[in-house]
Amino acid sequence: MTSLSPSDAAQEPSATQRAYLAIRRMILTGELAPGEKLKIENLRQILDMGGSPIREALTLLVSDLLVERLDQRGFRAAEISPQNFAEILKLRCQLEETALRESLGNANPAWEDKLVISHHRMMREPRENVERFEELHKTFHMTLIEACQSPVLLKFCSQLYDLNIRYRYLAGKALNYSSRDIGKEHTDIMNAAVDRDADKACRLLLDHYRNTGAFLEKHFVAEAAE
Amino acid sequence: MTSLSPSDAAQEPSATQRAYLAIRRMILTGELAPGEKLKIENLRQILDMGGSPIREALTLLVSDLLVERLDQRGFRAAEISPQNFAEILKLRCQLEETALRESLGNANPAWEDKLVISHHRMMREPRENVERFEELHKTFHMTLIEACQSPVLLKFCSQLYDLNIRYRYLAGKALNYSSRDIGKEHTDIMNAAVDRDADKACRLLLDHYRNTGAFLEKHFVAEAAE
DNA sequence: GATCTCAGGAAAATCGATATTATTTCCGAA
DNA sequence: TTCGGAAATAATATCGATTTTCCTGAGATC
Repeated sequence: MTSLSPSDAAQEPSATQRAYLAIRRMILTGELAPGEKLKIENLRQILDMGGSPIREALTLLVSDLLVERLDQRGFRAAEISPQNFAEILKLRCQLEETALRESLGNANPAWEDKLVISHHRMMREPRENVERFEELHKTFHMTLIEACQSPVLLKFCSQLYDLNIRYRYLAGKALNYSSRDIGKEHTDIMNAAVDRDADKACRLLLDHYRNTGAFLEKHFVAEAAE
Repeated sequence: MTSLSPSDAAQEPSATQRAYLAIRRMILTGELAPGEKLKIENLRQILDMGGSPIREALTLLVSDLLVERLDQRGFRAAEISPQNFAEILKLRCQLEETALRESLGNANPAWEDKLVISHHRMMREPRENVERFEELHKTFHMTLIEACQSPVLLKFCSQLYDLNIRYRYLAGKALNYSSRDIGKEHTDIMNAAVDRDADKACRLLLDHYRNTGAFLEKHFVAEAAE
């Protein structure tokens, strides 16, 4: 090991990684619309790099279910549908309940500290910084289940989280959760987790998801009727 | 639509697809050992194609959890471990139970026909044709849960199936199931499914998986002690 | 008038070469 | 002898160009 400057983890990310994160962000936020054709040439110009990293990034996104590959006709952003949304919500509830129970079973002080910190950071972040907030929000939810000792399960949960958040972005600014206190919901979940009260934590977590789900679904119906 | 020759689905697959299937097969069967470095140049020569399709295939396999990507040091076949094996078994049992119950709930005559056919084909295939048999075996198990109306869940189950079968191949020819009648187990599962008896079908299916799991685990322990 | 066929153009897939980045080897100094 | 470091080597990551494939629309045929 040679130079240990204060921020040594700050090594230049690969082009593939940059492309992956950029395209993923664009799909999640809706900047690239569902079903939209993703032309290599376009993305090349936007991201200013060769075709290979773009293709590789798109290939990665295919297995995240955010991009669909059409035989030899390139890629497109994955389609959305009420069925798909319902499916994701359902699977998420089932998998996260499992993960949360196991996580609480294996919980240790280091994990607890990490959870409290992630909660704190999320609560402090102004909701206006939407993307930054969503990042911290995901970190909080993933930390909750992180101690479950099952990397594959965590991977599935992470994927499902992203698929779900995409619908939240797409529902868009119209969203107003005025009738709910999201902050309190998170705090209650954290407290139940810290108390190692698995039943309560699961109940709160699933309500949290299902309420948001019902909210979004209502939004879709309203939109479809316009 | 133009020419509908008897075998019209026989269009030339893309290089990427060929590479994907070939490398996947080599990893599943153990031809490429766990942890082994996967050098682009080697694979290029074996598969006789350029580097791009190889990279793309490897990228696809990363998200199947069959290949690991190391920062900027290329790819290697995923490692194996008893923990990983146990995790896969556990997740598989949970997800397939869910899927099977929903599948039986949505079952219709067309699905039932398909199930019977897939069972028949599997039973007819000589066990000597290992790879062909395994293909039919997977088809049978996937058909069981296919009516569950949840593409994401099916994808997860398919991935977990492949991860599991890899361990079966690795345990290798040493396997002898003499104390069990695998054929009968499959037939019983199918019959319970045809009867729409979800409880029974799930019980039999999970026993089927867990028995095989216990068998393999025993094998690993024996191997580690050598 | 409708369908079919065949260019022409656009895009994707793939290749070969180059630039980057890790790893190994070898040499000199402590 | 051992440690460190610099050059040599090997492999990856990326690019630009070529080949292949698909899509479009104009003209011909039924």
